[in-house]
Amino acid sequence: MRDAVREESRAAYREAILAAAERAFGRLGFHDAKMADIAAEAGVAAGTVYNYFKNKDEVFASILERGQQRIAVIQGNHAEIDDPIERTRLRLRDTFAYLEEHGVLFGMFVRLGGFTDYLAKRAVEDQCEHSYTQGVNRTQAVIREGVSRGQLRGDIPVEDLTALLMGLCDATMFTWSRAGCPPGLATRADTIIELFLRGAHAP
Amino acid sequence: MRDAVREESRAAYREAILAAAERAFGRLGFHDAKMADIAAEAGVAAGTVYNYFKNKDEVFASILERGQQRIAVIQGNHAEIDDPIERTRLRLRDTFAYLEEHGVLFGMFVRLGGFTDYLAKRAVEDQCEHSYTQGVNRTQAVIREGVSRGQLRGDIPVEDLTALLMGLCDATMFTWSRAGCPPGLATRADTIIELFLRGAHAP
Amino acid sequence: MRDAVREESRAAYREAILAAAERAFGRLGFHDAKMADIAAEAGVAAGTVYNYFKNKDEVFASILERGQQRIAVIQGNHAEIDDPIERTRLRLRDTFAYLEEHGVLFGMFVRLGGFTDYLAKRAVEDQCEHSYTQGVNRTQAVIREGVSRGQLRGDIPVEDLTALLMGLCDATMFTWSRAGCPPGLATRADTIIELFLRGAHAP
Amino acid sequence: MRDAVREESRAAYREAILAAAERAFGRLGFHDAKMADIAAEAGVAAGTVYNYFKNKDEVFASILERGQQRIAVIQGNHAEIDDPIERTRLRLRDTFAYLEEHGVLFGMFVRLGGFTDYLAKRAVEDQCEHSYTQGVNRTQAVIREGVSRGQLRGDIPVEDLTALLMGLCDATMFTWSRAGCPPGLATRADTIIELFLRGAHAP
DNA sequence: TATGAATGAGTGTTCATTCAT
DNA sequence: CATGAATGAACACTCATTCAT
Repeated sequence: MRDAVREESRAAYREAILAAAERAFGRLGFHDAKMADIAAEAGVAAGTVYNYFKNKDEVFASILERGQQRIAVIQGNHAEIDDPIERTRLRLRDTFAYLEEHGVLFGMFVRLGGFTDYLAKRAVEDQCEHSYTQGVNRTQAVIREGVSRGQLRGDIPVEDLTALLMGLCDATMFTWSRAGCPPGLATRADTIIELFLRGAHAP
Repeated sequence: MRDAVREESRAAYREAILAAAERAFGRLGFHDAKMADIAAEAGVAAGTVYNYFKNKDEVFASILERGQQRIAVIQGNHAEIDDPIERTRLRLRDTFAYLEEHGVLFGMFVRLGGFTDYLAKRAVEDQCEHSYTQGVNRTQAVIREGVSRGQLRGDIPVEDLTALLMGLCDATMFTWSRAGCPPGLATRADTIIELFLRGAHAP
Repeated sequence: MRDAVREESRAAYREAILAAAERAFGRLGFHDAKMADIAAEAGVAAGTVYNYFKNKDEVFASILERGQQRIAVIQGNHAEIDDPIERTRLRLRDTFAYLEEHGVLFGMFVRLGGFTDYLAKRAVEDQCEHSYTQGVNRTQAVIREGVSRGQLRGDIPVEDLTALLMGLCDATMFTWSRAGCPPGLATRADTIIELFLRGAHAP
Repeated sequence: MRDAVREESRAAYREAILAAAERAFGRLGFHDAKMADIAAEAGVAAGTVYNYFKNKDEVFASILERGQQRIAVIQGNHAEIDDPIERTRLRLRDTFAYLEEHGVLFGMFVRLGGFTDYLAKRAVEDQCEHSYTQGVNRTQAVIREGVSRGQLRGDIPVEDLTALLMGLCDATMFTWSRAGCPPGLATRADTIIELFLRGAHAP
């Protein structure tokens, strides 16, 4: 019983620090967010962070991991919908809604590019790759489903269609992130699906 | 005469340092690329860099400025082509070819997101904004041309079509940059145009 | 309670660093005394100094401030003595005794001349000016008192007499500082007063 | 003949650099006056300074040496005056007039205190000591002359009278230097002599 | 010999991390 | 465990000095 309380307390501290770090990293970037900033944002002392995370890199990696887990869960939503395109549209809305609350997460993900070499030695990279590959596979599966149902063009490699859809999503998020994460991201889901399906060509 | 030689030498040094910095920043990111790395990559002493640039920020800003100027020039290529879509395809190829040679440039551009607050006070941000806005305007103009010629759908706001095309480009570059800038970017230009025009919908 | 201990510890560290800096600056001068020297002299790590002072300038300014405060206190001693000349003699002895313990302080004060331009922008200069002006005013007051009591010549402007007395003090300290701050400064107070009163002229 | 011209040119360069260095050191102090400042002030390139002086310390030492030589010459003026006090008054006027033109020199001399250890290894210190000792000896000789002629008090050690006179001079120069070397120093010579002779005591 | 750019050792300062309380 | 101060390695930048032209 004592342990349970203690465990809960630990979890609360850990979560508070992660949330604070997410804000700090999102606002300042990895290098410019100091451990002191994170601790202050979380309302704890600097040393306390080290009782929950080995070092700064691990704090960063934990944020990403948490975000990817949450998004992975979202990608399992609406499994009851039969139409793959409709299912995708709904999942996209949910994903965008989540990102809108944790806007900074995507910014950090983007900036990870800069850490490719730096973080390669650490576990972060693998984790990201895994998450990214998972996303590609999930999308390819949906597109195959659409092609086999005759909803999507069969004259183009599935890989290219996958890249198109993911690219539209990435680009939308990218642009939104560059614009400072303004409200309204979730409403872009429909436009993305529409453009993905119809293209820009005049009929 | 003496001065002419000296002037030429200065230009060569400056260029060598910029090229070295582009590689170093691209490989390591802004913070992890140390001035010593840049100098070593350029084959000069650390102090020499400071004979050409006031500080690290200025080196970074100069790289971006140079890249944006080059791309702006490319965006003026093929002005003799009448068909706006064909013209865009060719410009896209040229741009991608340039980026392929200077792959890191886009990576740095992407990562700039992380510097929004940091570099806002410095001139970099303005410069980027200006460059980005210029790109948007150029693209919108081309799309309006396509709509008025009946080549592109008129039932969708020009802004959305612009976002679609730029988004496809951004996403392609983004994905390519994340993949470590492998050869072959230029060949993606045709696919982008094709998908932009036709969409993914089965006929 | 915990806080009280901590507070006391902080004060002790601060004082140890100031004393170490006083010795280092006194021995080497402002520029040649490195932060590492000061830290080593204080027996702490280099970074620790920055937990107590913003930067090197502030360490320097703090030493001066502390010295001026102590001397200002001394100038209030012996207020119960009625005879202004006798009062001044005693205060002079106390001041010299203090300087003898903190010999370097005067050296630093002298060398401040070299920082006139450099430190003008910072608060140091004002502080010194204020301290100097205070000293002039205090001395003038004493001299006026002596003149009105008929103890001092009335045929010479008070300003000149002030300059004479302060000049004798300055010169004594100056010479002593140049000689390497040997013991015995305090014993010079009586000679100064004697010469101030009688001059060198044969009777 | 060629050599003579060359020699003259060398001397002119050397003098221009010394004069520039005197201004720069006087304005900024030893450390804050950069070799580049000195060169710029002299209107030559940085490297040129090294064709005339081994290094920065030697530039500094040369200025002092030059100043001390000039003052030593002045101390030989008015040898035809019989009255030692009158002779001293005139020499003091001349010295002050010289310093007024080269105000910074004294400032540098004062600040030398800060270099005691630093410059001890180099020749500067010896040179200064020699110059200072010479000054003391000259002054003592004059005072002995005055005592033996019955012009000065015999009841006080010659050393103390020497310290008084030199101290008054030092203090006057010191105060003047701290005040930024304003015009009017030469006029203080008479006051110094008057106070030296009569003291401040009411008759 | 004048030039001015290259050099690289040296320093103030920062900050992730450790540790005594 | 929380705390917050101590630590010291690391780095951007300076500038006296050297050297090719």
